[in-house]
Amino acid sequence: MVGMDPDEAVSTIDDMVCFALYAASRAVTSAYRPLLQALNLTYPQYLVMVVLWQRGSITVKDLGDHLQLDYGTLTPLLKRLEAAGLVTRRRRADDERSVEVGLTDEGRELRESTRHIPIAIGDAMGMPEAELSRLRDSLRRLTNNVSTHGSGA
Amino acid sequence: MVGMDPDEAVSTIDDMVCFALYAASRAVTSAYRPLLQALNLTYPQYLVMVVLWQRGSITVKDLGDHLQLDYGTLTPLLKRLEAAGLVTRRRRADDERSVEVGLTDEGRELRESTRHIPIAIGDAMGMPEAELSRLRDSLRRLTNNVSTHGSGA
DNA sequence: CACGAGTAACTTGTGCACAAGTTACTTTGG
DNA sequence: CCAAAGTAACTTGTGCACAAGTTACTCGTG
Repeated sequence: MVGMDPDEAVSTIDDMVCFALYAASRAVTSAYRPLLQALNLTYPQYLVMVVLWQRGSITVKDLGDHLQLDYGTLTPLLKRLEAAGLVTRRRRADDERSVEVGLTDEGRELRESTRHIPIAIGDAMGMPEAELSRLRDSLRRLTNNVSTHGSGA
Repeated sequence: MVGMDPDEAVSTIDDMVCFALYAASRAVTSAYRPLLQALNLTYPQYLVMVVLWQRGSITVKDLGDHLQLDYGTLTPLLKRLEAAGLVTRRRRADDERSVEVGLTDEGRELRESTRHIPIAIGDAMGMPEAELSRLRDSLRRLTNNVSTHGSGA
């Protein structure tokens, strides 16, 4: 390892962890796409719905903290979900700065149509539960490390 | 595990491998951003440059196969790199359908300014070499599984 | 109360990603 | 040779991501 040919120090693109991550993320999103398209959802929209199905309602700020997405991404995305009749958006009475996002009946009902998705995806991933668990832990640690090290977000 | 509360079957967003992947990918890209910004490159542009530094020149098609990106992404990206004076684009003489992407002198020289980046990123990731290697292997297998299973791409 | 700091949300602009449709060139089979 | 199939690249349109700037509201301090 030490003293490699300088031309190989960076190795090929296929040896870069960052590329493996970038490619895997897009590949998994692609696997979701046909399943979600049937429900007229994109992958980020699905993530928002998952949070809402769990929590019932949440401010845009808290949603951004959970998904690590900013307002520039969430505001238009939530407007599209609202236009699709799945969520509601209204200012909180006790703090007019905050917008509370909630589910419509249609949004709540949509959950039933997604029950098969985690199974289908887990199947497509084709990896034992233990390895997926290890992978998830590594990814979480990686995310924590680079985001605290980086710009101190 | 078996027989969980149905409300918890999907678990929270934080338990989803796909979300860990999505968040990690964006976090790592964010770690690259300040380093690449100094060179006026985005992360996908940097990946293209890495391939070119390795191979010298390559057709858009082959570049797309390596990075798993389509023309809709690459064509405008390559035009921006060309406008920045880093790459050249010209039709191949032996097959006028193909466009060969090559490096300008400036593009070749830029490589020296990126030597510190892999070290800085490896540092920020803060994980032992062995774990990164295991992670990369899992990610590659995952990518292969979901892309062959999925739509048979 | 007033005012300055802080905060939540929105807007604008740039650059990916990707689907779907188009154009130009090459190859194959009659 | 020529038509049909195939291929490489481009274009258009939609939806993220994210930086930077703006607006509106809240809170703390004097």
